Amino acid sequence: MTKDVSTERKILEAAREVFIQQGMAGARMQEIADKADINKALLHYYFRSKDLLFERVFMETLQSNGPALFGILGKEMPLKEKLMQFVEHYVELMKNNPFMPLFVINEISRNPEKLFGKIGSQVSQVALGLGLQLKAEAAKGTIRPIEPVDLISSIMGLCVFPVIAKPILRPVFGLSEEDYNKFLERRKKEVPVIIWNYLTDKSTNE
Amino acid sequence: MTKDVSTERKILEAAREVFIQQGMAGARMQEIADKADINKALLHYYFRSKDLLFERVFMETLQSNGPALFGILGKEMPLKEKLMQFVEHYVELMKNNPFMPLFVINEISRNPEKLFGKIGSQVSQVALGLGLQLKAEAAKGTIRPIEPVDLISSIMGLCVFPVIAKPILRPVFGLSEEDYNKFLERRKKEVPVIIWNYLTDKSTNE
DNA sequence: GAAAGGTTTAACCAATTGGTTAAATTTTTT
DNA sequence: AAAAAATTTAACCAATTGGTTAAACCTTTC
Repeated sequence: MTKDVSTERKILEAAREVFIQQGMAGARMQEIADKADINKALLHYYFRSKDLLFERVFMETLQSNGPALFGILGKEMPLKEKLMQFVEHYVELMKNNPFMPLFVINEISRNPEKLFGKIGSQVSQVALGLGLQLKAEAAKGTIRPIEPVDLISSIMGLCVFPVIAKPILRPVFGLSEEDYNKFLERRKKEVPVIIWNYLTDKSTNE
Repeated sequence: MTKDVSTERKILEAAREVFIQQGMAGARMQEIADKADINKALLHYYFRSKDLLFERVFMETLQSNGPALFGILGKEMPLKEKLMQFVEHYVELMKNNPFMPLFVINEISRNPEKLFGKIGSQVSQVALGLGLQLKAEAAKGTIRPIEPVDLISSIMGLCVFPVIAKPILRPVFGLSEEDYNKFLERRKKEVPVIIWNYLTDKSTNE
């Protein structure tokens, strides 16, 4: 009989937890082994080095979430619809993996080259497509002209900040855990409103 | 004659650079000593331990920027004016210290308790004042009703994300360093527009 | 039941790193 | 010039940590 859960999987899950909470520098191989309920020797038997293990975990993290999320932006769909779906998915994703955004940003900052070869090109493709749609809509006059970077940065900033700054926001604004969750839920509705208002604003059009 | 620059200051500047770029875990005392142009023994002679040195640098970082920045929100001033001044200062601050926001977020995440006693209460005070102003304006009907957390998170998210995600945004959107700087400058005008549109939007008022 | 592969145990190694120490040297103060 | 304080040198220590090794022990496969 094969093991209920493959040891490799067990290791990867454990490593993911530890890496995400401690970062590459702070993570300890021993802690990963403990959390996976095996010993260090076996850990190295499966993944020769910390670097290899990290590489694997990091790429899995990106690949298991990136395509689905940015896929939304690539679909044939009205802008407003895209916007709402993207935000809904994005906020929900981060609610379930609160340490992920900081982890991803940190590790990409630490080693920017690694990114592009793997998933960067796909995302660039999506960005290109989105750019065309934005131009077309602007030409029709349904939205103001805007660069893709500006739009994406705004959306992601509005979604990401409440999650990565949770340890600051909660004490400063005196939010209970429940208050904070309500706040996050609110974002799902509010972010699209903010963005859509901005996109369709006439007052600052040229 | 006293030294041109006090050794303590030299150490703190060096430490600040190293800590901000490598984080507490990644920083090396030797590197700090080298950058300060002294030796490790003297480094420990001035600051007994890495923890003490870090504590000092971290608090200086917060205290030298926080009050001025959040002070703007506490002033007696029309909302729109506050908004514009805050964004202008905030983006400029981050342009000159690009590693700061990630550093602050990371270290507060690592040790949330430390924050509140030192600067948290001041910021809370400001938040309270801002809350009153928002309520008053909403009562007058000049803006939609909104919670302080929602507003602050939105503003900061819009300003911070372009900076912390620079290593992602640049390759993905194929921005040159110059393109990126233009993008950042653009934020100073655009963020207030985004927020003000949102605050004065009638379509989703209740 | 033998062979192969997965897993544990436990000791060990080398490198890194925070921190110490003591003596010598230089600079500043008095 | 003497005393005090700042700084260097260089060796050293102890703890942590990534990684290895070899033998034994299970478990699966054939």
